[in-house]
Amino acid sequence: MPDSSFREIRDLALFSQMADENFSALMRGAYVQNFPAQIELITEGDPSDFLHVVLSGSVDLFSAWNDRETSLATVRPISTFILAATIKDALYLMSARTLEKSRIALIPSQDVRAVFDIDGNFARAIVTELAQCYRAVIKAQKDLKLRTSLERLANYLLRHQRRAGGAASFDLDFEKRRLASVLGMTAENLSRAFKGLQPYGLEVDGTRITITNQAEFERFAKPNPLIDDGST
Amino acid sequence: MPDSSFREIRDLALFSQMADENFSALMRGAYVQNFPAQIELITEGDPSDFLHVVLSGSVDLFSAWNDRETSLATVRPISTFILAATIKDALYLMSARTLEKSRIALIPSQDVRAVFDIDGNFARAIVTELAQCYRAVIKAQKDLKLRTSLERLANYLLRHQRRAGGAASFDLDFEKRRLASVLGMTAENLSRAFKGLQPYGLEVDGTRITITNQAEFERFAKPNPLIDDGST
DNA sequence: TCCCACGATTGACAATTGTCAAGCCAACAA
DNA sequence: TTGTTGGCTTGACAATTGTCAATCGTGGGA
Repeated sequence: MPDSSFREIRDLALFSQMADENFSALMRGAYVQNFPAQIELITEGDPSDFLHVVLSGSVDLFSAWNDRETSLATVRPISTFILAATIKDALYLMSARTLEKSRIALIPSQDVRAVFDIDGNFARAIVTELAQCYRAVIKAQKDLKLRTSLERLANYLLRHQRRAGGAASFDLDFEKRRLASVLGMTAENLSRAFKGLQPYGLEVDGTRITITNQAEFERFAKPNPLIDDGST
Repeated sequence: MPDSSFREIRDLALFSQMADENFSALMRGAYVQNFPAQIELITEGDPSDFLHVVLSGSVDLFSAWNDRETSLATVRPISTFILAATIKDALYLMSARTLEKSRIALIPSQDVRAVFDIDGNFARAIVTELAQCYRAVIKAQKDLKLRTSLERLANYLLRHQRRAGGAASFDLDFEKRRLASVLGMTAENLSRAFKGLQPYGLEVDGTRITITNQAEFERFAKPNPLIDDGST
């Protein structure tokens, strides 16, 4: 593995506090690979052989059942995914595919578990990471059960606006059909939802979004830190 | 705290491997309290002062937004809740209320965090618990996004049947309006969903459920270990 | 340049789900 | 017993969401 990738991973909160020798042990079995877009990296139901770290590009986590499919999350650099399956030595609950050309580090799960058993700092870092992930899913669950599709879209746009810097105009970061899946609706309905938000101060031109009336838009969306804040 | 409660908590996977002195330190600040039914134990948005352990009775975790409310999980003995908030020293994402008369142990969150920092075994046990919780929510998310309400009910009944021992007849363990909320639908719709399942081999008499045609019922429900298995 | 592919959009329609109001029924207290 | 309460059920209706088919528009390849 090249030194630069090594450095990037080491700087992740998950790995930054662990002992040097343990980090080295982890990296010995690890390797970095470049994947083209639309490659299925893991398949739900498979045993979790590797902890994955997205170094560049982006990865879609999704799941299928009975001919239906839904997108559960998007992983962007630099962060890991399927940590829980790795720790529990359990089957993947989700599949993962690259959304674009991506560079991904693969760390053998058994190494992660072995180091986890002997390095308290690593174990503590994993706790923090898992607690964060857990709370993120709970928020998603509340979003899904407490809001209509129109409200979910409105709050998604507000969250995305903040991530993008807070300006009134910003661009969507992925295609609408996947956004629809993330928000738990069909692409057709998303299209209508965008129109349904126009009376509350929204303009849409392709992937370009403009919130023309921030106050009115927020009055409709009713964003809530206990659902929409990413960090807490 | 009485010795018996002490013992019960010590036997939890979360606490069984930690050092004696650290467990004692945790228990020194802890106390056990009896609550009547329908008492709100914690409120979402409040700081997480205590890690809660349900020793007897049962607790409903729920959340509200914009005059809507939804039930996210039920906690039964012996297990903890709001572990993630405690660890992260963050605000509660959910409220909790007793469903019946319940005995609950309260362990100060700052003690948990302090011991977590010095006891590797405790930290590792927390990881396992959190990973388990995380995967449970992911499964709930898949259930919600991939299935119709009829399918969710059918699979819930199959899961409950297994928990109850596997017999064709069994009783629901809580009231239907709460079941409806857990399944993400209204009480009225749940009522219709029960009727809608009759053609697939279901009989309902009050809280008494009988699956008269197991094979046909499962053919409709299409249970999947990656959504419906509790342990993995 | 033209053509094709693909995602986005739209309309028409169906299915699902929620809302409201009324009625039913069992548990419980006076 | 009677009356009351609260949860459950039912019907009628409305709103939301999904499905299918057709169309639009853009960008890439021949």
